[in-house]
Amino acid sequence: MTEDASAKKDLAAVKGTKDILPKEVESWRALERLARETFELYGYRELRAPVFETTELFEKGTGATSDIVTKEMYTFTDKGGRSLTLRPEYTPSVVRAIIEHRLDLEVEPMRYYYMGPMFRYDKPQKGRYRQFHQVDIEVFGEKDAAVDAEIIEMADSLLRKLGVSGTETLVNSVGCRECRPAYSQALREAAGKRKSDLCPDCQRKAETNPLRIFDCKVESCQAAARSFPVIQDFLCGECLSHFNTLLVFLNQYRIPYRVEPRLVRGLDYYTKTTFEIVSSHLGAQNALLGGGRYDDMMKDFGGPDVCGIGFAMGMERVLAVAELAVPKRKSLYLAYLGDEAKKSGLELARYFRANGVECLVEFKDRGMKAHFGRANKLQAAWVLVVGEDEMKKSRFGLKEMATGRQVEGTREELLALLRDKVRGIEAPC
RNA sequence: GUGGGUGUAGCUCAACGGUUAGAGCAUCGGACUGUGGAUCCGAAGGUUGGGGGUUCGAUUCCCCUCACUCACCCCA
Repeated sequence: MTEDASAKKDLAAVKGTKDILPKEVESWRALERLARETFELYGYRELRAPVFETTELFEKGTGATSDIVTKEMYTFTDKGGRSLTLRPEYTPSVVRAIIEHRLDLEVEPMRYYYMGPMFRYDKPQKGRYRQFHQVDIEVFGEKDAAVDAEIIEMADSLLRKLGVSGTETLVNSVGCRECRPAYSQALREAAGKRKSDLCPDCQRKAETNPLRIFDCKVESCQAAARSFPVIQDFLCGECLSHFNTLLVFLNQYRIPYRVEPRLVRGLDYYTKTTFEIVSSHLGAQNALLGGGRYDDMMKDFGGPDVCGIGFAMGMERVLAVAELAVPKRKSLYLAYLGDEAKKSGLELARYFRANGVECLVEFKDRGMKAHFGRANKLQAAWVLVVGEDEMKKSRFGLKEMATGRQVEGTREELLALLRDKVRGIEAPC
């Protein structure tokens, strides 16, 4: 069996990717269903964009200096010589789609959601994969900070439905193009004075992106950072008022939050509000979702001057901490004895399936005892018994496995019995 | 990209450098040819992640490599 042994090694899933097996898929579907239901209650509509885009889209949108673009993208050249990239995030695609289809001229509110795989070439660890899945929502054309609060409230509501506990909501403002430069400059100066206290990495960040010094975990850097100016003191009038309004609405929603001046999202495009919901039950990769406002992206893409805000939720991470009640499957196992009964049995299964009953049928000769053993193992809710006696009478046995009760009836009578009990199974989507 | 930890059956784990690498659970078959879960019996399942080295002898010690994992970093 050397073939199997080498196959096992060579045909393994690619590093950082994994299979979602039938066992786990139930909770994925529960998450997807709850997310859809929740978002649609707020007037969101699904928008499905392609898995790959031009590389340029992410260079412009995500930011040419961001880590994602500089070192984490799956970029390739197609046979037409185009440079394409498997999307590392979803926001630029939505913005592109809006401009391309002039969705800003439609009547519907510009509120979109999507779920699907994203790709980043990171070193895998707990809660971090190279192909991972995000639930993403975006709102366009709403300047009011009330919507900033509303999407946080919506995220909170979804997490509750998912049975997620032990979370903390962090909010901040990173200012805008008017006020952030002054703050960056002030930070740079402060960092310059404490240069000897900073690690080499942070000395570099002081030049390129001083806000990121706050992320550093080196003790001396943190100590230095505590003495640095806080962005709240540098916000322009508009940004400050926007931030205060956000807090007012969060209070009104009674969403507990913590203002975290060090919260600096790693994507270049954020303006004003940024936020994150973290879990205390995860390891280092503890952000369940994160997002913020990006008022300039659409305009920078050459589109209309329409503001935007959104967040992305990591599905693997949420599922790791969610406590979901997965609906139990209710299926009917077909137990037949002999070739004639097999034929009738198959017709019966066809009939029940046509009427919405899930039937488990296996084509292996078994005795009645073995059939029941198998049905039990498959956790079938019922067993349909078809043997010679039943065929003669056209009346079949139906046993409810949980109670052991068995009744006899025509297929129509049995269907009537099952109908009520099968109802409540979610329709396949 | 940088560190640390771990790789033995489908899963969880044993085996002092020394016979043919074992056990539990799971799987399959039988006891048991018209009614499940239990019990008993049996079978199958492994190039000990891969390669090299030390040794009379390596699952065990050393080196390389790959994978998984945790952390840095980054982020969902």
